[in-house]
Amino acid sequence: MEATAIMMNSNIQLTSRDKAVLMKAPFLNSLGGSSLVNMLATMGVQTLAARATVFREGENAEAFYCVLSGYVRLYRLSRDGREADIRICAPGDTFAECLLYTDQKYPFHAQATETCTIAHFDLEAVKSLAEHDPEVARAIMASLSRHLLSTMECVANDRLFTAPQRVANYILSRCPVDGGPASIRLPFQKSLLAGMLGLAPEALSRAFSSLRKTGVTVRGRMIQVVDVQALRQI
Amino acid sequence: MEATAIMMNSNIQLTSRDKAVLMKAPFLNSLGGSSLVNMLATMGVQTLAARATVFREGENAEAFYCVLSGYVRLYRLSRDGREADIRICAPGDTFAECLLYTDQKYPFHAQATETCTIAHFDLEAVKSLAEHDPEVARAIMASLSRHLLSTMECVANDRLFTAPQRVANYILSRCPVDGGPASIRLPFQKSLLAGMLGLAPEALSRAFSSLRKTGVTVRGRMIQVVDVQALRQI
DNA sequence: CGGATCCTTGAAGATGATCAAAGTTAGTGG
DNA sequence: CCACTAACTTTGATCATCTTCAAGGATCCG
Repeated sequence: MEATAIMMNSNIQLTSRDKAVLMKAPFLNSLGGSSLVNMLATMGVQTLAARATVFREGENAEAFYCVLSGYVRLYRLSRDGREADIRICAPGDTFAECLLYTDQKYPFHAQATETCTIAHFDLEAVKSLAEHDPEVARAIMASLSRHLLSTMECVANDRLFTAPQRVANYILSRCPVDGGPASIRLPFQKSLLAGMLGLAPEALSRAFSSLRKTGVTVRGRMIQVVDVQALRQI
Repeated sequence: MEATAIMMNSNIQLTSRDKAVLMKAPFLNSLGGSSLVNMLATMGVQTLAARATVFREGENAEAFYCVLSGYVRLYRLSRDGREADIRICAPGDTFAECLLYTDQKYPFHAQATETCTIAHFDLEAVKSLAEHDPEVARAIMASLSRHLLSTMECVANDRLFTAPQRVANYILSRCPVDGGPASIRLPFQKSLLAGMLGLAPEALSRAFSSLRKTGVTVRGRMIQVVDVQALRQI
């Protein structure tokens, strides 16, 4: 496919796994033909070491991003140096595309939580693409809608549920089955999950132990659930 | 203007104040010519009594909305009946436009907090408008971006700041001046502000009294600030 | 003027943050 | 492959914050 050719030319470092993630990303997989080719033409790829900064709050926004491998953490700092995570971006997720039509400064920090490969798209270039290509505009609207919905869900979860309930929700959201026993593996460190749920690491740890009586066993990154239905009652 | 003509024909009940709000709404004020005419052609207007429901979580989504007068509350319910506000929509705000490209069910409840006039836009109609009209697509992207940014800000605020700090932030955001004394009037009930900040009404009340020592005086809906700069240090 | 709603205040309890220290895991280099 | 270090996680103890429940005041609107 033409798109693949362009992509490989300008970005030798893309592994085949990264390419697969990129093409399956919700933001791109609805695009085809010239829309896809044009989007990929504005794209660059970069690799980040663990804890590396993607951008800082207040910097001029020049690009939005798509995670190809690893996890990127979006967070804010308070004046006294405390951090609050806003979103954890998994492979396939885009972030900062909300700056296309608004601010010209990044409104939060973005940091690689481990070794990461991320694609960047020039904001100006995509903006003018979107003006002329309804398919691109559609993809952006879909992506923004999805993020808005999940962020509103996050507000509601923070305000309605306690720590054990939020942890249970998270486990359930990653359980492949509807009932009976299940076993999942955390894709990242527990401290990252804690931040994602708006908790201190200690609070996450205590939430896990309070879930033991509901049949949740944690060993390292493995989580075993005796009965998924029972967990839903929390 | 043509647009005004269409609007008035199909919606006799629009007051001139409502019309002004509508045309200044961020979602519409970037539109002109046929884009505006087409948008307004898909629009209807309705008046709601205090506490009336706009839609319920789980209902089929057929329209998104723009508030013309009054305030609309978006909220979620937990299984035990507790409510958590997600957003308070002021005149000029749109809501539920995030359903254009995603779910077909409303993911939260929407309720008029007082007598309200709201405009509704058919989701399907606007969706096909956006496909053909880059100006409409652009307006939708801008609106979604704005809401996503403010919702992320809300998550960060909830996680970083205490009740008095959030109240101080709110006051500062509505202060017309940068320093010295200021006086503002709440546009709605305190219980609504409490929910907006993720607090119980009692917690808001206590936050106000704890701000007294920082020069904040509250009498009914009037808030007086002795020194705006001092409030910023909270 | 009167009833309903809204707001404030008090007291008690739940929840989660913070700090400190011990225990685990994982990664590195010999 | 093992040992060792650094990073991460758990646990305990304490504290701040906010919620809940209850009751008394204030305010608003008919």
